[in-house]
Amino acid sequence: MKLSTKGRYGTRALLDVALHQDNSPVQLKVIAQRQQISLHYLEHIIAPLLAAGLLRSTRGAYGGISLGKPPQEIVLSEVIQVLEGSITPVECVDDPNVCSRAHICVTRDVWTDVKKAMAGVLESITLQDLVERQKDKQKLESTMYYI
Amino acid sequence: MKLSTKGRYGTRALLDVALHQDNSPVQLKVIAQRQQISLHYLEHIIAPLLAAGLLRSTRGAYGGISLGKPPQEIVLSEVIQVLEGSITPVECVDDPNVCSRAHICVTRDVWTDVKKAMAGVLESITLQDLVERQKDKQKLESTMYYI
DNA sequence: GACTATGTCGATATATATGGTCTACAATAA
DNA sequence: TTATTGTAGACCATATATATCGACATAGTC
Repeated sequence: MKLSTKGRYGTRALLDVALHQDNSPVQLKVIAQRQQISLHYLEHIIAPLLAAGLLRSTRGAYGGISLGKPPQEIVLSEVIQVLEGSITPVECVDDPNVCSRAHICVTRDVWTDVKKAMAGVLESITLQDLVERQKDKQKLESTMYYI
Repeated sequence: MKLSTKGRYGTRALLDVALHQDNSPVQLKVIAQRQQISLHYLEHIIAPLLAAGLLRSTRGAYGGISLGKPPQEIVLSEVIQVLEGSITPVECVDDPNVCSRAHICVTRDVWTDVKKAMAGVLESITLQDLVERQKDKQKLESTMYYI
């Protein structure tokens, strides 16, 4: 039940872009440095986010990537969906046909509830929420140093 | 974010035992057949459940396995914990020391919420609940055939 | 138009996890 | 003592995760 690095790095990359884009795109190289992710690996993680329209890219000098839509409209459930595939813990929850006993299986009902619980959390959080939380945390952090 | 066959098969095996033990243990071979799991593979899945005390084994002729405690006391969160390890989607949720930025990381807060949501579901369901649900389903199923 | 900065894409490599088989062995009931 | 059952652990094939590298496409700048 682990999230792979794709989901983790990808979410962090999106948040990085959201925090640092001021009318100009953010370079992959810079994100990689700031988030301590290998540049080449980051490219592979960015690709599906571009394809899904969550990010936009600009090639050439002074290029980079920027958000594909406003951070209020980027919901975490979609991010995870794009990077990890369906959030379901077990295939049969999405498609009963993969198992002949699906219609009478009570463990399937449990996995369905688990999926709903996870989806509920991820659907309730947008990138904008993360941006605000991050700013709050950094403010608190800098205050702490003065104590 | 997928559950491996260990978690799935193990849960089904436990339910199978709960449904079929009547004062006598259930043979691994029989569970394997009924649940369509390879016997040898099932042995590997049973082992940690025995070690955790969720199952008890009896060797020799007419041996088999039986529940290690009453089904009302077997909570699914423990089953999954034993079979899959911690339910956390990301290591840093359980142990902040694995990442130096854990204290200021907002994505970590998200994964923490996700873990809580999953745990909430799994902690609320016991093996006894599954037994009852299964019996209800089968009753409904047999009724359906008469319509 | 040449040059440079930057993202894109595909091939490849390595490590780890998954899912499973097989054999030898230990315990116990009949 | 023998047949029956679970136990333990070595072994293996495949898939997936986690990268790395190099060649290429595109877009600014001079």
